[in-house]
Amino acid sequence: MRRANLKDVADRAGVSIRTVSNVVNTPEVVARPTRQRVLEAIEELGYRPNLAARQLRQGHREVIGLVVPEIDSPYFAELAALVVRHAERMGWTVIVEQTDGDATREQQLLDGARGQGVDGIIFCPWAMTAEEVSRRATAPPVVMLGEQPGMGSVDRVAIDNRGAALEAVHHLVALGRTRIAAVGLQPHLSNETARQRLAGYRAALVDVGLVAHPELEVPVERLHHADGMGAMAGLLAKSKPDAVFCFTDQLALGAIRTCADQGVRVPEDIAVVGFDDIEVGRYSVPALTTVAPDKQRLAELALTTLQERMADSSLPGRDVVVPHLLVVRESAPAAGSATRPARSELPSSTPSGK
Amino acid sequence: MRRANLKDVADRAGVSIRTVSNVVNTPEVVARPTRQRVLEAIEELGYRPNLAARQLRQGHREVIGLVVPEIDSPYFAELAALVVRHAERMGWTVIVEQTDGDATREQQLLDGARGQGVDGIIFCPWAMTAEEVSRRATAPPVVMLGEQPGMGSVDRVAIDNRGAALEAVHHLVALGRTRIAAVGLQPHLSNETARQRLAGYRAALVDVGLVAHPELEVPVERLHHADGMGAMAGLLAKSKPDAVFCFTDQLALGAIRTCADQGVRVPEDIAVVGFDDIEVGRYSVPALTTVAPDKQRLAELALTTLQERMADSSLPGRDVVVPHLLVVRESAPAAGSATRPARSELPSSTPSGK
DNA sequence: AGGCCAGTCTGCAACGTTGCAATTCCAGGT
DNA sequence: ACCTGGAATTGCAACGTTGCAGACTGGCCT
Repeated sequence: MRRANLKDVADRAGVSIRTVSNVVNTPEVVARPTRQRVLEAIEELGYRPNLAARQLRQGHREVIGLVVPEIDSPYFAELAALVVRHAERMGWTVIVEQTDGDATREQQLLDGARGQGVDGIIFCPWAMTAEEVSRRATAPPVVMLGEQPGMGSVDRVAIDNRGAALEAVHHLVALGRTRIAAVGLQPHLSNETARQRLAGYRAALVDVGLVAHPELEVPVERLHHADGMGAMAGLLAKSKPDAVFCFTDQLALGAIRTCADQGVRVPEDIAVVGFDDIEVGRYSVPALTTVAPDKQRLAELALTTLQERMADSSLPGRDVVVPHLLVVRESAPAAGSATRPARSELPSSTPSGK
Repeated sequence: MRRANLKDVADRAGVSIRTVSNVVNTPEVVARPTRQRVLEAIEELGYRPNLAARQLRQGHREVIGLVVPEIDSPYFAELAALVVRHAERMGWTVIVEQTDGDATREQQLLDGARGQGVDGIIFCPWAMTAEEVSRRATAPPVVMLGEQPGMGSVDRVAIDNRGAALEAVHHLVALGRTRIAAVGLQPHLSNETARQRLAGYRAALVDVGLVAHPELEVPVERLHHADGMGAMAGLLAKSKPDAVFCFTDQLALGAIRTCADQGVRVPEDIAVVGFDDIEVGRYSVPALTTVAPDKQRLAELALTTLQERMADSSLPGRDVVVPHLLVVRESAPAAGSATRPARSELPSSTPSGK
């Protein structure tokens, strides 16, 4: 049983192929009785337009690619869910591709070695910079998601990573912490996002007159729990921080796990702030204080920006900034809240006394 | 600058269109020098075959659909990552669709209202039963992932949910627990998976001569952290269990969170076992004891089964069973162990991991 | 010399759709 | 009766590819 095509429907309804096509695409130009007859025939035969033929004729597919490092990281999974949901509303289908944060794979996928045929790409880079992306050969339009403003003529949608990191660190300072570590730099990647967060961290320290200790800036290989565990183990052994700012929630949860193993209390001994506001962080013990990007908006704006770019490729590259929020939970509670910071035991500060 | 097509390459290489096509598809029938010349032309022009045209001609796309309830649930995210990775090796591209566990949407997506044009579908059902799927009109071949054996002529790939649940409960019994609750039935859905796990739970109780208390079987609306929190709150208030078997890790983490809020110790006061072995459960505090399906194998077998089905649609429906493993961690430690197992045993969990 | 075969290469047609331009039809104005 | 104009419908061509059948070589066998 072959799938019905326009010809089959046309024969059944006693009209020409072209009229059926019109009913499907521009119903208003077809007289009501004819249209009715054709619609019935479509219904009876279960006709569905052949997307391949349509694409061949019109040159586009209504399919976009979502290129992420790894779809199983909660942050990207949550983002993907929103992108897929919203894309559907816009009549688009989403193909998911994983780069593992590998520069070569990122390059390949962008050049359409595989997802080829997609009308546009939403790209979450780890290795490539905006310049590299904008320099690349002609290919479907790209919107970079999570990348920071800068030069290059690509569209970018992201939160203010530097500002958000600054806020996070200020929050830790407000808790009376002075030895604040940063976990998550990735010197082996040109991960611009991590760089921005580090910049925010450093700027915050300068703001409040704290000295940056190199041993408190901990690089990691990847951004997973295990890396967070390792980083925290190193910090506990050598640098004795009283707070840790992790560049992702997964790092933060790993760090907290190490604290639990070693009997270090969070937040009393060490306060921890994460980044991304992944779902599990809301339910972990202790619940994670974190920077929450407005993911809904992130997905939505990435898609509409892509749509505008697809409509007019001559547009200048735009930088769209999406709001974020520091969500204060247990791992770094509000200053003056019930949980006393470790510092309170030192003679110099006695919050319990006030 | 138009995209190069076969004609362009043919002109450049001084051969016919057909020969170029042969170089691309069946290089062995083209004489070496000609082939060389054509390959150069392809390189110079950056030619890539037009997939739409190819699909139109050959009738298939090398695209499969992955239909899941929600891609942002860690379990499905991890599964998706593996499916995408493995599909790529098989030359397939993956389209992700979300059903939210809604029966109507599941039906629609299977009938190809949208993902239309996919060559096959890997389907993780929540609402539809295998019979309903096998009854549905002609459409691309489907493999059900996670669904239990039974009647219907669909291919199914899953672990032995009933057996796994049985093991989990036996483990709790071995810890000396007698008031063991089950959290995760979904009476409003025909969620066969939940039904199987419940069956395993009940069977285990019978095995050891414990009585099933209806108030210990807690239904939930969805399978998220919040539902786990609510379920545990209800249990603590009314039923005083000494162990809880949750049908997903997310439920378990929510349950543990509620315990933490109410000062109930896990596992001392209440032992908790989850299901799915999601990444975060390995690093949570306490680390989660859970049933670990071999996700790697699950993804792999789903794809090869689909491939075989696509090759021969007359095959009888197959039931593929994938191994699982009860991973014992802190939330329900080994019987007779110290309250908490040695930390070094924790992250080792992926059954396939070596 | 004629015939044949294997190795290469080519032309035609078709997949199902839609842009474009042409055609038909009919009502209404002259 | 004839013309005009708009609405409704239609036919042709093309998108880029591949299946199929055929055509052209040159060498080798009888």
